[in-house]
Amino acid sequence: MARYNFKEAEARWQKLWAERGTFRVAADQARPKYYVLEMFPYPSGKLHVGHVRNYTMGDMVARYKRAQGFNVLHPMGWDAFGLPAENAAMASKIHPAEWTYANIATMREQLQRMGLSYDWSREIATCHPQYYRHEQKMFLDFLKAGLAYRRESWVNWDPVENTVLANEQVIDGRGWRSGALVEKRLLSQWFLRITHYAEDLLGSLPTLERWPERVRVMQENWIGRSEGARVFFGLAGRNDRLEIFTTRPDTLFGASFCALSPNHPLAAELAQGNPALADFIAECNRMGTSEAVLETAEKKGFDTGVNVLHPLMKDWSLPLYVANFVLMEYGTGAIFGCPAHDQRDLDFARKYHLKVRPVVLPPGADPHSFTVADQAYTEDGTIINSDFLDRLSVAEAKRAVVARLEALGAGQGTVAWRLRDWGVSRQRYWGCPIPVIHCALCGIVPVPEKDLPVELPLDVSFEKPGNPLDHHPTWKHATCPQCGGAALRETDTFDTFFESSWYFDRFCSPRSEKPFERADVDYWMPVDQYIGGIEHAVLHLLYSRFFSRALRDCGYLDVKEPFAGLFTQGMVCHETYQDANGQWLFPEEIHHDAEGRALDAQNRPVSVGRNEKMSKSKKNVVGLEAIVEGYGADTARLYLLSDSPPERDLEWTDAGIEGAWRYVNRLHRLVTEPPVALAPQGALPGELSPAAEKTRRAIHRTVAAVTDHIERFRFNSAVARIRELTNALEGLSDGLGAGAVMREGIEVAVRLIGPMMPHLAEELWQALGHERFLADEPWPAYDPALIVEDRVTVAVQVNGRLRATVELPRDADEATAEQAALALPEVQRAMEGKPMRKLIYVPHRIINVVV
RNA sequence: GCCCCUGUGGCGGAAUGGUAGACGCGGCAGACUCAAAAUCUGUUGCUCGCAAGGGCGUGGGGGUUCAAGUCCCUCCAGGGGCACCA
Repeated sequence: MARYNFKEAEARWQKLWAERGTFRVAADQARPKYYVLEMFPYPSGKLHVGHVRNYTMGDMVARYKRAQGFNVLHPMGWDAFGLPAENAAMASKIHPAEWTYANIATMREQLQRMGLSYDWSREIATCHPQYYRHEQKMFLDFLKAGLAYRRESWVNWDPVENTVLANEQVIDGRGWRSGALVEKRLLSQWFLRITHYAEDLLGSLPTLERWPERVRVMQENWIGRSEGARVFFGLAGRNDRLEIFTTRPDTLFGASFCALSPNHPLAAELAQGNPALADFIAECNRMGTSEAVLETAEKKGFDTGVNVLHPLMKDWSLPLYVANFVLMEYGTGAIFGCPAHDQRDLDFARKYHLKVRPVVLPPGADPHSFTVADQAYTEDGTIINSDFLDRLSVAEAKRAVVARLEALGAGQGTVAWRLRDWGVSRQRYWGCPIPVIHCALCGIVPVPEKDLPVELPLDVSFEKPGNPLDHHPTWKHATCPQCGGAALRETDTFDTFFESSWYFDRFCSPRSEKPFERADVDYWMPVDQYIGGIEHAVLHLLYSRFFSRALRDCGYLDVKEPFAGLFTQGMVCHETYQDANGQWLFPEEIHHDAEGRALDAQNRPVSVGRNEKMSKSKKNVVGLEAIVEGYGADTARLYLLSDSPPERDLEWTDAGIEGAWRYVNRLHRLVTEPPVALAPQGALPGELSPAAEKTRRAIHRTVAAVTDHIERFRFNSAVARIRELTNALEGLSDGLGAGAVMREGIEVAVRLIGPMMPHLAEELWQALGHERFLADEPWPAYDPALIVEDRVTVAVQVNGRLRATVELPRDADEATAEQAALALPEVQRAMEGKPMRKLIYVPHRIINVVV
């Protein structure tokens, strides 16, 4: 028996697809388009099987849609700017560009060996000046449109590395690499005004019908719309006033204090004459902003000695604190505290011995005896102790108090957002330079468009900590485009999420001198099916939605929502292994003894940890090369698609890949050595034996079921249906019409498996005598008449318990069904001689005899 | 604390409110083989029974229904997201 030579076959078909340009596409108004995109990878080194699951799913969809007649755009590229390249430069003295391009070459080769149907002529790398020059232009347009601006902001500053860290890069208050205590620092940073679109980004979420619900919910929470009020408190002894934000204006009569953020301008002003306050503020700023720090930090306040005046009650004044838990970035950076109805305010009030005055009475509680001890009451109720609000509900009181505040000029109803503008400045080298020049005379001057791109210099040194662009001897020295005097370039670069916010547009016309050709984007966008990890539920997916809106407002395109359909796939996991010293071991360093215990190379016992996402640090990765060498790309693809539902995590096991490998060979054998001699191509099935007839129906049912499963992203179920079909074909023996049915069944199986195992499918398609590539064949159709059975097996229940089954004509009426059911001995026995009270008959499904 | 998801054989998982466990992995028995691997055939939820045939079964408890893995309430467990957001 000739085994399937996957190595030879996979290489050959990959070459043929490439030579014929099978997957090269161009916009074609006459044909319906379909844009399939997988989130492009960061070129970190090598691919492991976890990466490939994502691409296999995309390829599945792309090839399926192609067979359905769509003009399919399926591109691939590289999210090529980023910090790991700089770390490699520092560790191995290799230039980030060299490191990045070498990784791209390796990973492209790996992807090509998977037989993915990409249009490689559209490949892009975001670190290339031909790519990033366009986003420099976009940035200048954003500046003009007021969508980009520069302001001072508080950031996480690593004093050893001399750079800003993202919140994610601060672990337990320390820099993730340096281990230094992170400080808060006020720095001038560039921001993109994503908050300008907050309302629309939130309001459009319901239109994203083909997005997972939970991603929409996460974005909704992230944008965080809160209705409330701004309220103005007078400042005793001063002419100005304090503006606070609250969602509970109904509890204004329960106020005990007001509190400022340590970063509030008024706090800074008061600190000037108050060294103790200045010390307190400095202490607050030394604290990191990471979650872990916040969790353990004690709520602290500092009484400024200033009193604020209640806006609704004459002669009622409250103490003004500076408190470490009040955020400058949310609302107005100042709050009023109502301890009875807010837990945090209550804790604060107890600590500083402030009044706790209930103003919301829980339903059924006694107004004379109700008090708040250590649990704030935050539910609905009836307003008390609140002057004109008494006896109103919370909702009514909110409306009434806002109306009164507005009438008095002491406040107004407003909406607060959790969403903050996107800080895009990074003190890094390997990123897109921000195209502005700082002139001592003219201030900030945009680089003129004719001078774009501002290219990254390649001759940089990583010897000194901090940003190499800053240390470069010449690069940052420029002439001011306005006055012609000496000036300095901006040495910060963009956050790398900038690049990934529009790459899907660039794929539409990747070689254009413009960011993209309008006609191409109009044709291809939006992405019909986007596939990627849930980890981007907010970041990348929200930034891209923002970018599309910003580009639209700057006249670049018309698309508002870039991704019409989104699928978030599960991760690939593997067991973890640690030796006695706690060192992680690679799966290939492990073997098992007769009792199934895991041992290392020296036969020492190894502790087996839980299944986790494949990651380099825990070494629980399965390299792609070994799998493709040992089993072939198709086997890996089949396993990745068949073992778990796509949205769920998949556990990689040796037994699993072995099982897929067995099926590859089994299918190859079925086609090359069928149990029944195949009828010639195109022979119509004539008269059929009952077995052949039954098989033929199964073939058509399989086409219907597999098509439906693929449409619904049920790839594991689609594979199961195909296996069922080939099982049936293996069992078909010679008989009237068997050869014709065998050919039909085998050809259908090969065509259905095409998007999953494209090399094997092409190979078998050719072996079946076809000249055309399977990749160019349409998706199989089924005969609706053949998927309906003449006779159906119906379950028969007595009192809801299954007792027997009975075969009935498809359209049997209730009387026939009743007669057949009652004739069954199992039914008679179960009825125990009692008379039938009722009969439920659901045609094709069930008969339930109720006694 | 709030929100979301998940819970089905030894394992991954199927199942428009209508025959629970498709398909696969693993196990067991057999065929082939000098032997093994590979391959093939049969079998495989638990349980009582020689058998025929029963009983029990989708995390626990309750409910709706002729009928519940599926719908409702409640509890438990695991996973994820959000959180000094006023």
